Amino acid sequence: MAFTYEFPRPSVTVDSVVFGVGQDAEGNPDLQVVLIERGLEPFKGRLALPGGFVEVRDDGDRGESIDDAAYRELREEAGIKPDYLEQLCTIGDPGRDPRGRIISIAYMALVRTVDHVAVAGDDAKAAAWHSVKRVLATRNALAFDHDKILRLAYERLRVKVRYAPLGFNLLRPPFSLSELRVVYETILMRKLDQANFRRRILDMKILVEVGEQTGVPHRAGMLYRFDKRVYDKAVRDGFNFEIPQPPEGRHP
Amino acid sequence: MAFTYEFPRPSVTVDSVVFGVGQDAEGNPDLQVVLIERGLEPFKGRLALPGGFVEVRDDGDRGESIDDAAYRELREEAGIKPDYLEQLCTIGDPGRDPRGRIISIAYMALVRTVDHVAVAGDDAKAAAWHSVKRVLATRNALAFDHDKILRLAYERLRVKVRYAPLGFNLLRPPFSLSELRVVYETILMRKLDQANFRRRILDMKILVEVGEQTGVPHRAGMLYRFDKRVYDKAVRDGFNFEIPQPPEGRHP
DNA sequence: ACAAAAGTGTTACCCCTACACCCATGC
DNA sequence: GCATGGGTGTAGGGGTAACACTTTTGT
Repeated sequence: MAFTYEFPRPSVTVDSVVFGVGQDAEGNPDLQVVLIERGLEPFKGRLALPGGFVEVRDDGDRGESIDDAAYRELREEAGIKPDYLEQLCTIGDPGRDPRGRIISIAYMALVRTVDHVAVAGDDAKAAAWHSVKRVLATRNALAFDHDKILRLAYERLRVKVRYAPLGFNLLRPPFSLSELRVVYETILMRKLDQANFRRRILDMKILVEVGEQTGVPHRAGMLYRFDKRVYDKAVRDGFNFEIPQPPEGRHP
Repeated sequence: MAFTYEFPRPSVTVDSVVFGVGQDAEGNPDLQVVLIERGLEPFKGRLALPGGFVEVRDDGDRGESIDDAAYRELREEAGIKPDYLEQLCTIGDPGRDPRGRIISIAYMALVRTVDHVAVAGDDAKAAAWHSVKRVLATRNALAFDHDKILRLAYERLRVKVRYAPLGFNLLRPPFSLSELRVVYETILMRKLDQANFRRRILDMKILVEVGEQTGVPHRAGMLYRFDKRVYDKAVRDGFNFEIPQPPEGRHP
């Protein structure tokens, strides 16, 4: 089977940066990303973002949407169903892939690591969680221009988590405010004042109480879940989600 | 000449939303967008965003980058060299284009209308400025899914102009603070307090004085230009550009 | 003189950071 | 009792929205 066109055409792929908050070797919370080990050339054996070619058909049914392609590849390559998926950017420099002209649409996805402790592809590709900090600290850790994409995704996450309710896609409800705060501290890589974080989140009135902690070696705290309905209504009424910028350069 | 592949491939296009601040029929400042009248089917005669196919080659030189394609199409279709170009999103639903599977990469561009009073394509396509408000108020004003893209672009502009120095790409230096304020008022579609806007912008220290107004029927004001060097340095030092959100729902 | 925009000053208020402090629970 | 995190209170300070006011120029 072959497909012939009047003008040359590029291949189009999707690649996804899947973030989760897990734990590092010492048990500290750690921002992590799902990477696969490439089974084929080019970059065979190297780490890369999960992804693959967008399915195109030339008949009446013309194939899947780009979002669907991202979902499908995540399922096939890493067994992941993301809770949140957002388009990041499209990269298409000639020469970014040795196989030819390949345009890649990058996505950022968020998952609850607890739901995806084991991630694994079905075609002999090993998929696993890796520390974002570690990967970003390594020069050319990833195949193709995936380092660049990861860097961009992390930057986007770090900025956007402050003004959009992304954090809730990283923990399983019900959660305590401390668990939520730890997610934010992990992403923002700085400490947040417990009392003020608490007030700020609760004042938004976008969480609903769903019970109390039990068996904890301290006063039991309230457990919550994020209510998207309430959030959307609040947004329509002019509400703006916001976690403030750190005061940073202070000399007390 | 024909090009044959093992698997079917999509066509890839770029489409650009070019914004400018011009004047409406009554001489009031008006946010405008460049649209072309399509000369070919499908949607012949309808208004559409300027754009076209990304050039791909199969030989050693594999063609242009996506950004380059956006620049080239703007030049060819509307004679425009944008001062600012930013990738918006990529749309690729099967069925969005009756000609087949076409994936489109959308861009947002900003220009100084005074530099592009006459916009015109070279291949018999009429390119012209249109009121964004008017176009958005019309159902299916544009071909394909370009209404959706325009809406997305305007939303992005409205949000981003508050936290990034985009406004300066819409007026020719030197400009007065009033001219700058009018640009912001036009995009945000609300009045800004003159005194506070002035202080806020000047406190940023990202403008440099380049003379004074002359021949104006009121006290001459200072003229400025935006200094990207100074801005970049300020950003590195932790500075954040920001035009505040309107207090909106107040009952004084 | 008048209009119109430039530019400066001021105040009252809101917010919110930083910190202190009490509460409840398991060990 | 003690450690740990949950949860509440508050004083002080910074920022700024709103508005008044003065200045300068052309007609």
